[in-house]
Amino acid sequence: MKKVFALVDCNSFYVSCERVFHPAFKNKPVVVLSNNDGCAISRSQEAKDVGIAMGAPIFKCEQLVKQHDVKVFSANFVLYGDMSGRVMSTLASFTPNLEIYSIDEAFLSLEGFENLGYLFYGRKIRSAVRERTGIPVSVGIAPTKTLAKVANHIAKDNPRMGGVFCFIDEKDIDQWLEKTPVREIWGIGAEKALFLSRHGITNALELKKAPDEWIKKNLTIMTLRTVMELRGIPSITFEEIQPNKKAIVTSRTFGYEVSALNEMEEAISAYISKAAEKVRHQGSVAGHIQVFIETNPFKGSYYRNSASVDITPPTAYTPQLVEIAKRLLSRIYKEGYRYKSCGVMLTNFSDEKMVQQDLFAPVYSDSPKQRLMKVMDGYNRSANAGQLFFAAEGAGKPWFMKQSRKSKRFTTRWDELLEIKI
DNA sequence: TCTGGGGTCCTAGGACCC
DNA sequence: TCTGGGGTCCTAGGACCC
Repeated sequence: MKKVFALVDCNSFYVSCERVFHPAFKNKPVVVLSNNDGCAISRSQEAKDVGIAMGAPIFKCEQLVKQHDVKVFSANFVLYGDMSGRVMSTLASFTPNLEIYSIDEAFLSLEGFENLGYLFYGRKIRSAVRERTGIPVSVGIAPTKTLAKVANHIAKDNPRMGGVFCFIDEKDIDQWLEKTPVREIWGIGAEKALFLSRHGITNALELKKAPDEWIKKNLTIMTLRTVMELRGIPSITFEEIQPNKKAIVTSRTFGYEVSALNEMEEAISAYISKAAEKVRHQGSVAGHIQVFIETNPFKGSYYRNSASVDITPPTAYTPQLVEIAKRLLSRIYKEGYRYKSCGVMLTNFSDEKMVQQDLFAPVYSDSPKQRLMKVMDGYNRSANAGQLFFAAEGAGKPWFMKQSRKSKRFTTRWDELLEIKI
C-alpha cells in the first residue's frame, strides 16, 4: 500500500504555550528566551515582523523590545514538556502509528486512510489540537517524510491554505519544489546548501533532478536519501517506538561567571544527578562519563577542556558517578579562569538488567543502591520535582542560571495554578 | 635505490536537527 | 552587564592486525 505521512508541527511552540495561559498576548509580539535569559529561541509572528531574529541575544534587542512592547518570557521547559504531552496524546487518537520527532513535531502514518480524504483529515487533526490544548499547528501531508516537511512549510507560509497542505493529489509537486530554496529542505544545512548552490543547485526541484552518482560522490548517503524522498520514494524510516538514547548530556550556562572549584563541583554534581536520573528512567546503566568546562568564548583568554573515563562495571548510581565526575573535574579545572558553563555526558549504555558482571566490583543492578535510586526518583517524579537531592549539589545553588521572566508551572504544580479573577 | 595492502575498530569532530 | 541545550549520524584518520 502507498505510504502517506502527515507532519504536524506546532507554530512557535514555546510562545504558543505561554499564550495559552496569557490570552491577552494573543496578537502581541512575544518571545521566549533560551536558558539563562540569553537569546530568543521562540518568536510569535508579530515578534518576527518587528525584526527579532531567531537566536538573537536579547540584550541586543532591547530597543525593539521597548519600542514594540514585546512580551518576553524566560524558558519554562516544565510547562512546555507537559503541553507537548497533551498535543501528542491528541495526535495519537488520530492514528495507530505516531512518531514523536521532537517536543513540538510528530509524524503520523495515514496509510490506508484515503477514503477519509487527507486534506479533510488534516483539518480535523488541526482543529482537534487547537480545541483540546489551545496550541495552533500546521499540517503537511505527503508520500515521504521529507515531502511532508516541505508541505508543512507551505501550509505555514501561505495563510490561504488554512494551516494544512497536501501533496498527495497535487498535480504539480514540482512547481512547489521549484519555489523551495534548497536550504529549507530537511537535512540540507548551511554547508551543503552552499556547496549545492556553487554547483547550480538552488531549489528543491533542481536537487530532485540531480544525478545519483554525482550526489553519492560529492555528498553523503544521507543527502542521497533526501533526494530519493524528494522524488517520492520513502527512504527515511518511520520510528514509532522511541529508541533509548545513546548519549545523555546535561550542561548549563552559569548565572554568573564561576571561578571557585567548590562551586564548579556543586554544578557538576547537580548535572550528573539530572543526567543519571534520565539514564535510570530509560532502564540503562552508563559505561562512560565525560566532564567538560568552558570559559566565555566572547571574552579574552578562552579555555575549554574535557576529561572522560570508562566506568566498569557500568552504573546509574548517582553518588558513584558524582565521585568520578569530581575526579575528572579536578584534572581539567584551572585556577584563575572565570568559567561560563560546564556539563557532563553519559554514554556507552547497557541494559541495567543485562550488565556484564565484574568479578571484583559490586554490581548496581538489584542492589540496595538501585532501590535507593528508585525511591528517590519516584519521589521526585511526582509533584515534588527536585526536592530530594544530594548534598554534593549544594543547597543554595547561587551559580544557577538566571530566569527573571519565567511564567508559572500552570499544569504541573497545585500551588501555581492559573488564577482567574472575576 | 627500492619500504604492501587490506581489513577492522575506535575516536574525534563535523554537519545537521529542533 | 548580557550570546542555549540536547540529540543523531556520518566520515576521516589513526591504531592495530595479518
